[in-house]
Amino acid sequence: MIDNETVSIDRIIENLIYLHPLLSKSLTRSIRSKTNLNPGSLYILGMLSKHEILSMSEIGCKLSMPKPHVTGQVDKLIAEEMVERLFDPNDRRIVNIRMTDKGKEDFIAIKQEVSQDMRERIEKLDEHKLKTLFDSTQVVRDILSDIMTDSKLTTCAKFHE
Amino acid sequence: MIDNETVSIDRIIENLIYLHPLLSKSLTRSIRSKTNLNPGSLYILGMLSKHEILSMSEIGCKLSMPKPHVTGQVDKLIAEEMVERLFDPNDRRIVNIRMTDKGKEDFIAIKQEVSQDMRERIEKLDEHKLKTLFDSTQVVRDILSDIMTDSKLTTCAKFHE
DNA sequence: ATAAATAGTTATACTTTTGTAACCAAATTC
DNA sequence: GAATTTGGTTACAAAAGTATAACTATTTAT
Repeated sequence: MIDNETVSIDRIIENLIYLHPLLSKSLTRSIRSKTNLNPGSLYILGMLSKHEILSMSEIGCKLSMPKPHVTGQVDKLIAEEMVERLFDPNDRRIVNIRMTDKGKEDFIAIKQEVSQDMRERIEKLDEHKLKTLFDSTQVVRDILSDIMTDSKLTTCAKFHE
Repeated sequence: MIDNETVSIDRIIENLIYLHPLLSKSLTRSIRSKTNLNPGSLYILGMLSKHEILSMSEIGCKLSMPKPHVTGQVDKLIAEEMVERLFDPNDRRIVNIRMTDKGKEDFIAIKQEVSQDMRERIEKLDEHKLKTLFDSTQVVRDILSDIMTDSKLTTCAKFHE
């Protein structure tokens, strides 16, 4: 009772399961050795550099990160003056987070640092593979970003577009 | 002094940094809630299902996992009778790991379980996006798998093909 | 034959992340 | 206007991953 579609999905899942530790290890290791940030706070920066402004809940939702953890990671980023809290005048419970100018600069430098090792490997690819890799990461990112926002948490439902 | 190639690499890195937590959270959460395995041991299974037989060092190398951690994770998999130790007659120091038949069956079931949530989301994609996602994950997997095996660890050098 | 290197295990301490529960303040509902 | 819900924080326990060093057994090198 397995049709082509199901098989395809299985392969996608398998690819993602295989892919994950590859990214995980190469990224998180250099995050720790080369920055004073946790991996978690770097992911928050990544989200903020795409979405500009996010509330605490939205961050937790988009990264499937428990709320208390978001608080802790954002605290660290604030201590580094990389993000700032913006209080929402319409709903004073909501804490919006935005990167500071310093944060944006730092993030560029950090990405450079963190990815140094990966960069050296990618640089060795020929033009065609490089293009293919670029296109493919873009597709995977866009599609997963679209479907993976966690809707299982009821508190996340409202953030779905 | 930034040429097109460099820009492209930056975007690739950015995509991967963005991608990582998306995978991480959706996979690791359900691994824990739906299986009695750690994420780490599942990654080992993923590697073994591709490479058939790997020594302890090769596993640590391919997953950039510290050796003591590999030992612990493999111990758990052995306790579950999902993998077995094979002692190398040519070099009795080497411990080779291979999935058992039970392990292969279980792994299929576990992948099914673990990815249930992701699967439901992917299923909603139209035929074209599904195909694109499949192709792209395949490309990213193949290329990263190729370049990401950790060559920084001297002990890993010999496992490079 | 002895010394050095390698593969793996054990032990331990530490960091990061996850999960819960209790809590406050603000908003909403009735 | 009292009760409930929501957004966020605090505090704490537990799980998972990482780092390091010490150790055994085996192989390689000299």
